[in-house]
Amino acid sequence: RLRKWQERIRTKDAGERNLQFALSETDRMASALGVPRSVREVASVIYRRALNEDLIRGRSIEGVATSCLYAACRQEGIPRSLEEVSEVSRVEQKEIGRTYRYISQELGLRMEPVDPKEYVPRFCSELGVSEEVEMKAKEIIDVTAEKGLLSGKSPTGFAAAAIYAASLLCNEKQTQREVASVAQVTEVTIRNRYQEQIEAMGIQ
Amino acid sequence: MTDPKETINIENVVASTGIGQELDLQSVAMDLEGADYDPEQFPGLVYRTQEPKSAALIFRSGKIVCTGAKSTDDVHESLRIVFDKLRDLNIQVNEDPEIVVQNIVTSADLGRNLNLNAIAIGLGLENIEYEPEQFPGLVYRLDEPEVVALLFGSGKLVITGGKKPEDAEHAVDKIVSRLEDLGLLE
DNA sequence: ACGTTACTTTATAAAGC
DNA sequence: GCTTTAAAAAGTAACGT
Repeated sequence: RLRKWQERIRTKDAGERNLQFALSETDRMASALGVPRSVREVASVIYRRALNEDLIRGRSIEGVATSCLYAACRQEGIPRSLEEVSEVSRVEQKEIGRTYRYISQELGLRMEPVDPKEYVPRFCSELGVSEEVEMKAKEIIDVTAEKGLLSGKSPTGFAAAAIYAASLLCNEKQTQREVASVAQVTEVTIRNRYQEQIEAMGIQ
Repeated sequence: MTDPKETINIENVVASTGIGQELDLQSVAMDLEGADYDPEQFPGLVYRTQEPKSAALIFRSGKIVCTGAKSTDDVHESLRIVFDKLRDLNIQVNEDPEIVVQNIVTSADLGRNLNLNAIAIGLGLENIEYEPEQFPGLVYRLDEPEVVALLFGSGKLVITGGKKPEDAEHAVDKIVSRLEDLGLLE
């Protein structure tokens, strides 16, 4: 009887410690990513739900915590790419993506695809371009996505190309290299998306 | 225009069988030309047939997996070659080992570009997986037939998980009518 | 700026770790 | 869970030239 009781306490303590670890890791990663406190709270709510639904068994605590943070950023409309999230996590990108898809499915998060426009403000401020470029980039995304160009394309690459195109149109040219660097995509991707976008916009 | 069903093409057939006899893979690897066997890496011996093109994974238990064939007939032809090769090594092989098709991978073309964002919402976010940051295809799981479809922006798709060629046809029919109902085709 | 190669996703069996 | 095998889809990346 006493043994059972001790075991229960030991398990409870271990569970508490694990939860504390997960939440402190979430906090550390969120700070490193520079996301507001509200996102950390959303992430911790998702993590507790995953814990209650027993979705962590067989997975690393940090992998689940990282995936919850990735999902929370998206839900709050300030997405971080898997690559960006993996840079502040000790879990590899592929595992984060896998775990995120599992958690999203099992919890029925009904995650919508990331809107490339949500990357524009952050990328533009990192580049230090004007609000005019930012607005133009968003317009390019709306128009070209409406014409079906977004299907299957990565949101960061699509946003990067639109920002590059907007910087040219607004006479505030950023090099493909600079934009590629902040969006963490290759110049080849920017070139390919850019060509499709300006063609669809009917520019030059 | 073109009936999507007519664009269906079988790309790969996976099947399993067995010769009803245990094997010493080490000696089979020595005697069978072109055999790849690295038990440290994988317990099966890999043997490739040229015509029809396929790869057979041969196990110590005598069970065999054949993959890479373009039709169920090719699977039978490939395995007939494998059986004869084993017989050449004086290994007893059952008369007509039962061959079970485990998976058929098919490609098809809906002939129109698809707005995957709209389709994701239309089919229901809880019924699909669409993560273009990770993969350009939208993953759609059907209950009947029990297959998985990958839909692409080009309108092309992949159907996998089926055990009969008809599974892919039924799947394409269901996908087409579902997308038409949603007004998301054309 | 090309071209090539290779990785991402799906399903599936096999034996063993 | 992983390992291996095959094949398609389309996007992205990392090589070399």
